[in-house]
Amino acid sequence: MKPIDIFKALSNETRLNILQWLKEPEKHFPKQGAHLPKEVSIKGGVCVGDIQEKAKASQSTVSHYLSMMQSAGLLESVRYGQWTYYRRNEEAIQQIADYFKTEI
Amino acid sequence: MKPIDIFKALSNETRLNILQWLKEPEKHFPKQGAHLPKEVSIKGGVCVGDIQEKAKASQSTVSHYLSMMQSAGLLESVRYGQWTYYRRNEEAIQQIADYFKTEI
DNA sequence: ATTATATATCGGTTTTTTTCGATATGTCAA
DNA sequence: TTGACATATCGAAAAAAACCGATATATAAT
Repeated sequence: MKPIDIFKALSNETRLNILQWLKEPEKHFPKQGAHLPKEVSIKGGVCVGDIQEKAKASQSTVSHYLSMMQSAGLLESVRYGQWTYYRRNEEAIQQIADYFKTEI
Repeated sequence: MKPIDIFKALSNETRLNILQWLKEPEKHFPKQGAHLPKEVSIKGGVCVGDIQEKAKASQSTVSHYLSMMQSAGLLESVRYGQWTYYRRNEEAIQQIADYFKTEI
């Protein structure tokens, strides 16, 4: 765990929003999973395009944000066909919260 | 509480170090309180010069760091004579940790 | 009053981050 | 296999942050 990378990832409003939207994907991304056959349900995952639309930033920027958040450990991704689904890495986030509580 | 400012303040190694050093001031700043008459003990506070020496950055940089961390709510300061003592704002840090656990 | 010391602020340079459009890559559908 | 779409990566411009030395301010000591 690299706290500095994590805090950097969190110090941008759009990225922070994305992380929080992904706490309740159905609520914030009503179209969620439209592409997916039910049997491959990517629980809690949302594709880049849907996130981009809501974030109102360019495709390349959002793609970059997401991979930055993934490198930091906040998100994980699954590719299904031409789509990449991102979801929160709850285990890592939990660890970070614990780190915050005990080490900060 | 402005989470983005807090995360920005935390996304720098020196600033993160300072915050952690201040968890145990006596341990990390042996000279601590040398200037102070005992009756004005600034519990847990360390003066800018001592922090600067340990942080190995310029005086202006450290001063800037400290005021940035104070604006974010992580630190509080007390001036005693020509010295400014900084210490952790434990209450605020606790709130931030809770915010992290519930909102992030 | 003058000098010394601690900290804050100013002004500017360097480095990093943000952000985009263009392009590359990978996948699906016809 | 060609064309359409989703995402990733590249390269660059603009904005922000890092960081310093110089200077200002405030207090203390002589």
